[in-house]
Amino acid sequence: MGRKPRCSEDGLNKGAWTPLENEMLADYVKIHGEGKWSNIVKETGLKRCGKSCRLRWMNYLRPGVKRGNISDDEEDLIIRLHKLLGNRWSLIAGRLPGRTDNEIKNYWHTNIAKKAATHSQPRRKPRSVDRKQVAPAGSENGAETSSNFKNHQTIESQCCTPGVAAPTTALQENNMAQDLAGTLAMAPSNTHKENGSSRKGLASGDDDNLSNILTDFHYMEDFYKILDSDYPKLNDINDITGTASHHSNNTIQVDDEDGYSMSINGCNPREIAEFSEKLMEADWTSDNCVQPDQGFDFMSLLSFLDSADQ
DNA sequence: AATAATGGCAACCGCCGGTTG
DNA sequence: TCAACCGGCGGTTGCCATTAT
Repeated sequence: MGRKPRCSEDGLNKGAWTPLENEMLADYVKIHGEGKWSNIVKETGLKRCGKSCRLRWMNYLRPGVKRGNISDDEEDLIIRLHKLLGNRWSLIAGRLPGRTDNEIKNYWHTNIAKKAATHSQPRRKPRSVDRKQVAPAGSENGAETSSNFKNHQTIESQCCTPGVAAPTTALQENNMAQDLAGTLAMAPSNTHKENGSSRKGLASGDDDNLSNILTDFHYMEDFYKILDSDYPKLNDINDITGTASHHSNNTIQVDDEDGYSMSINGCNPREIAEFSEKLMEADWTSDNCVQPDQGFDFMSLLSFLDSADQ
């Protein structure tokens, strides 16, 4: 756009942050809250550009940021989300509490992508202890343990989004992912703030059949509902073969055969139950939606979404 | 023990869309 | 309407620790 970079001004520090700089930034955010990054330089004398401050805060100083020790469950989720979303790290990170897009991106490039390149299974070996396992300043280190993450995920959901299905097999996921990636790449930008769908690096959507369908914004909004919904929930629903029970305060508890327990807060229990039933009834594992050699049947998914909405 | 190669990750860079005056 | 600014994103770089030779 022809604008000169704002972080190239003279007198601004670059490189690793010092403890003092961290403290100044943390103090500023404590008082003024997030945002207004460009004011930090003026108001605190911190010799960092606003952009750099935001990055430092988001990836390191922000309370609740988890660093290192990505669990197997988190890795599985990353893999599945990446299949679905491609290199949309911020979206993926949004489904992993406490994880940042930068960390997931780094983790992907240093671990998962390598495994994929060597045709190994996406099950990683236990990771050696991160040499930089230092809790960030101001962090309460409220990171969930791996077992907590697996055995009891409590999902605060402001809005339940019925009508979401997850594919079942790796092959199906892969096909669906490719089509979804193409779908998202062509999405109208005004329907979803976070999608950044026209960005570089997204899979290109070159499927003519899809492109016709995708001109209908209604369908696109359905997909954005999927993305806006709580992915861990969707991810788990796919695996639910056990029982569900309702509790007070709009909380639904779901236990699968392996003892996997998930509770969903803030949702209408009946909505969840009905949606789960529809998911169970829908034959997503059969070939009515995904053809190994034909790719994902977009219309089938849309039909399914419609039926679930009703 | 010294050096080279590799890995991990924090931080930078450039681009983009949204907002504002 | 438009230019400038801002926040956010994904890609890439470069530093430093670790491992291999």
